[in-house]
Amino acid sequence: MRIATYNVNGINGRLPVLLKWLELRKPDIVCLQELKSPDERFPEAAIQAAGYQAIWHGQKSWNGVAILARAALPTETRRGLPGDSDDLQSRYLEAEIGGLTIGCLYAPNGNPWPGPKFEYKLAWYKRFSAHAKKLLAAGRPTILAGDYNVMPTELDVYKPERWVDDALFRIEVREAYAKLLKQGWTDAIRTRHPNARIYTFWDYFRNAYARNAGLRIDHLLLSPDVAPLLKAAGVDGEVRGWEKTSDHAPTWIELAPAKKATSKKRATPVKPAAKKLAKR
DNA sequence: ATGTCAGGTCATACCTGA
Repeated sequence: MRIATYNVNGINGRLPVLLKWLELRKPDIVCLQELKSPDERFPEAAIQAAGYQAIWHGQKSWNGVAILARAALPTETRRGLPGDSDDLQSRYLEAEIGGLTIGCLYAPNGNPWPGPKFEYKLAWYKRFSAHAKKLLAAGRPTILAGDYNVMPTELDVYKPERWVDDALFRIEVREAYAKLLKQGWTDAIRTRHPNARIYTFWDYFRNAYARNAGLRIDHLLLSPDVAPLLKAAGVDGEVRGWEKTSDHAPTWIELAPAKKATSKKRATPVKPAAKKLAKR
């Protein structure tokens, strides 16, 4: 099972690129960010024709998130983060799909630092973390996928010293992300590739993609019961080189099918007993 | 500091956000 996150940077402007990638990789579940489209202009027919059912939370001009699933309708469980009824920005959508809880997020950019946009980013991360903690407490297999707008460590930036005062790399935001992971989430890409320089975003400026001057800011976080199912993780970097493409590349994980809870319960007490017998 | 996109408008030239 393949699950991907992709900041499309305008779903209508990038629709040919999105459809080409869906056809090429056929992911089972896709989280999209930066739709830049109001709800009524979401290209539902084209997405359906590509074999996906979708739910979306749009907004005029900016932001916007969607969840796509192949041959299954995502059951919406949440629209928007709790904790601030005045927040009108479309940055979070959550659904149940085949026993998995999928949270699709688009964290605020937060630039320029310092300023009100940066403060909004920190406040958003607090609300997001509080919600993530509740999801862990609920004990269901969960994946939080999206554009986190943070490079977690220096390994995730082509030139860290240039980014220290940028809202994507400010220590406050890196700490917020680290604190989130400490709840018990697994950063799928970094876990599968502990030492590799892997980027998910390349600026449109300064020929960044050709120079591989990139950032790793799109992440898939796995709850403790999903993490053992992780088989592979990667970035479809070549998509960033296509015509009229987003500045992000699709980022994905491959999961093994979940084992039934009943067989797991039966297996655990048997194994240690068998080992003890073998020792004696 | 520079630079490139997309969306939107007191629109065909500029503004914002990223």
